[in-house]
Amino acid sequence: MSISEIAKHLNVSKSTVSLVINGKAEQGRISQELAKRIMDYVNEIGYKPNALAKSLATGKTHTIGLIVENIGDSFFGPIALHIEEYLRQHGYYVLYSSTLGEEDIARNIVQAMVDKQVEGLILSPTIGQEAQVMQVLKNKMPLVIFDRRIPGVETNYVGTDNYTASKKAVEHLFDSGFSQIGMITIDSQQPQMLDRLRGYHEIIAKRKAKPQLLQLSYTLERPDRIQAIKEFLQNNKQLDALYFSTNYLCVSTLKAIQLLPKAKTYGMLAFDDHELFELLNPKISCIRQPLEDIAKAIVATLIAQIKEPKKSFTDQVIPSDLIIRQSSR
Amino acid sequence: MSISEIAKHLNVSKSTVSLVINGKAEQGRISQELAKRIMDYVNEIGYKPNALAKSLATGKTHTIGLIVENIGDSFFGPIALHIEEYLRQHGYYVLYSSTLGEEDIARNIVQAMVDKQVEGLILSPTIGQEAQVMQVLKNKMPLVIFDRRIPGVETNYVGTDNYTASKKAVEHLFDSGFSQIGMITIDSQQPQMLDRLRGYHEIIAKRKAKPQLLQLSYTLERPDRIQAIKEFLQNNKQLDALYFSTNYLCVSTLKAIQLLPKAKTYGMLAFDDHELFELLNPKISCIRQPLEDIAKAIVATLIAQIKEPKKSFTDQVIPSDLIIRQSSR
DNA sequence: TCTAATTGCAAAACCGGTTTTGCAAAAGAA
DNA sequence: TTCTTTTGCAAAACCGGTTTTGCAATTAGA
Repeated sequence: MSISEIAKHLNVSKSTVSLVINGKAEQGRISQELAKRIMDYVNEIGYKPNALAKSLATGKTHTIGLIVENIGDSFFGPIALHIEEYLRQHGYYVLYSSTLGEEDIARNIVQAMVDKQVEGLILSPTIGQEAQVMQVLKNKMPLVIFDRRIPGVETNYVGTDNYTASKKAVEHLFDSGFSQIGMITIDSQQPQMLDRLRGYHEIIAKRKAKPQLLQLSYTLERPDRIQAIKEFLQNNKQLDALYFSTNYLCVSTLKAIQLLPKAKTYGMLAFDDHELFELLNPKISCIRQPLEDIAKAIVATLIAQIKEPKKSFTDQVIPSDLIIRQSSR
Repeated sequence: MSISEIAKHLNVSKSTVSLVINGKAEQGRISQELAKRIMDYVNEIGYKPNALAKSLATGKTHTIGLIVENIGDSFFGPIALHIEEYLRQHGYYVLYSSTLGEEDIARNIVQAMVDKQVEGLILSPTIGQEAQVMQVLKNKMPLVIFDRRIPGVETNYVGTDNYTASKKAVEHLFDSGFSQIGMITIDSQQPQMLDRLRGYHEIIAKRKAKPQLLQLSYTLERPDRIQAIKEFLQNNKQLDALYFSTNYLCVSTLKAIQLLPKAKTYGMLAFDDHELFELLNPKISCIRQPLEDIAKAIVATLIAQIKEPKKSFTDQVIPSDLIIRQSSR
């Protein structure tokens, strides 16, 4: 049922129907009786306007694009939930996609969302999206980047201080009495990963220790990852503590440790919390990013920019907490 | 840049531009040279058509609505990822929302997605959506319900056999030597929950045991839930095994057990797997729904219905595996 | 050489709305 | 009573595309 059909049925013009439906009867000088007659019929047949046509006419889609690396992930999933809730409070819907860290998927998705006239974008970018993001910015599309920056591109950004948090984490392991502290990370060139790595190296150097690093390919399947970690542990028996750049690397390592011929306990600390960390024995400490605060900051920044296209960008670094769970040995 | 502006710039009609851009130069009998001239200019300025206008004209949005209970959840998150991947392979985008199990949110979301002309809906419904879903069906919108059925409404459905799986699970606990088997669940009227409960009662009766049930409100915050479970355990010291209708109830219980004044080990078995179950000591068995298979079936069903509006619905019950992790005591 | 068919594109209609403009009839002012 | 406002709504233009139709110019056919 279209507005034209309604108009025809009631023998009025569609402009009249449109005005009445949108509560602009007054301003369109439509008489009360006619307005009532129209509303009655509209309610009777349960008419709902075609949102596409409406968006085309008004230029408003009430939709925000949300692009994360992996919606099934224990970091992005919950953050997506919070973002969605805050956006809903502002009357926006979410068009989402996962990039799986792949450049071409990411680019296609951004393009598709821009084409679909989203009113803003929330993006956790991959490597190689610089040019596209600059293009998006040039077109004045409201945009917030989160979790990782795009080096050399100035945008709104919300994330945590990976470098500082990483330093605190490694310091804590030293302070807990460990001395042979290895780091397990992925060989990604993403800034947040590089920052975490830099923090590790810095403290290792400060304590005059030797860096012991396992860098795994992001594309490695889980079983291969576990195998690689297992070998790393077996070839580096001197290790007494491990620092992980992500929580899932820690989970994989726990699995790898199970597979070791003889059990061994490590001091462990991971970037990003995980439900299981407090349920293990010994518990596992972590750096916890305040997901709700991050989501709130992202949405607030985006809405602000939509309402009033800004001249300058905001760069918000939300501190993470070091959650200390295990006692020093 | 619109297609009209391009046409004006090149002194041609916009119909010509449209035909060329969409590779219909042949069928529109546009000369090669003109087609090339148009394509060159289009590429030069990097024109991308407005997807809204295109959708309005063609009636195709290439968008599917995905409505889950909670995208941050360890069941819905990963399943959403898989659904998204399969849909991408078919050229569809995803508009998603979480209902948080709330009726009015769910209804608004479905309405919004229908208004936005999604080409199909994938829905994990809440209680009270019957009428709306029937309305959606009457409008011939392709639809797949998953995880839980809507009693009395015939639709496409993909889910697991909650009743049978539940029976197998409780049987397994008995067979492992436990005799005082409690069940912890939420007091939801959702069919999948009722089926799980029914399976428990059936086996308990068959073994001539006494049902021992804790039904928690879905709206309970996590700390309160943990507290309630703790009290339940303290008031029912005879319990030696626990069966959980969802994995997060098991996780909450693990937390509650930590808080008990003196440690106790239970036989435990949960509906839905969780990363941590195989990392604990003792490990926790579970019923594992095959997420990828479920996602694949959902998408296949939906695509089939889009391509060829069916007369009849398919009801697919995908068996779950009982993953036995702990050894019998 | 005259008519018929084909070529090449412009123009128009349409998708389903919103918003501005215009105009006849009624009401008010002089 | 005549001119000016105001009222109440229809008509038209627009959003940015797609697709069908129509028509002049060229080519082919006889």
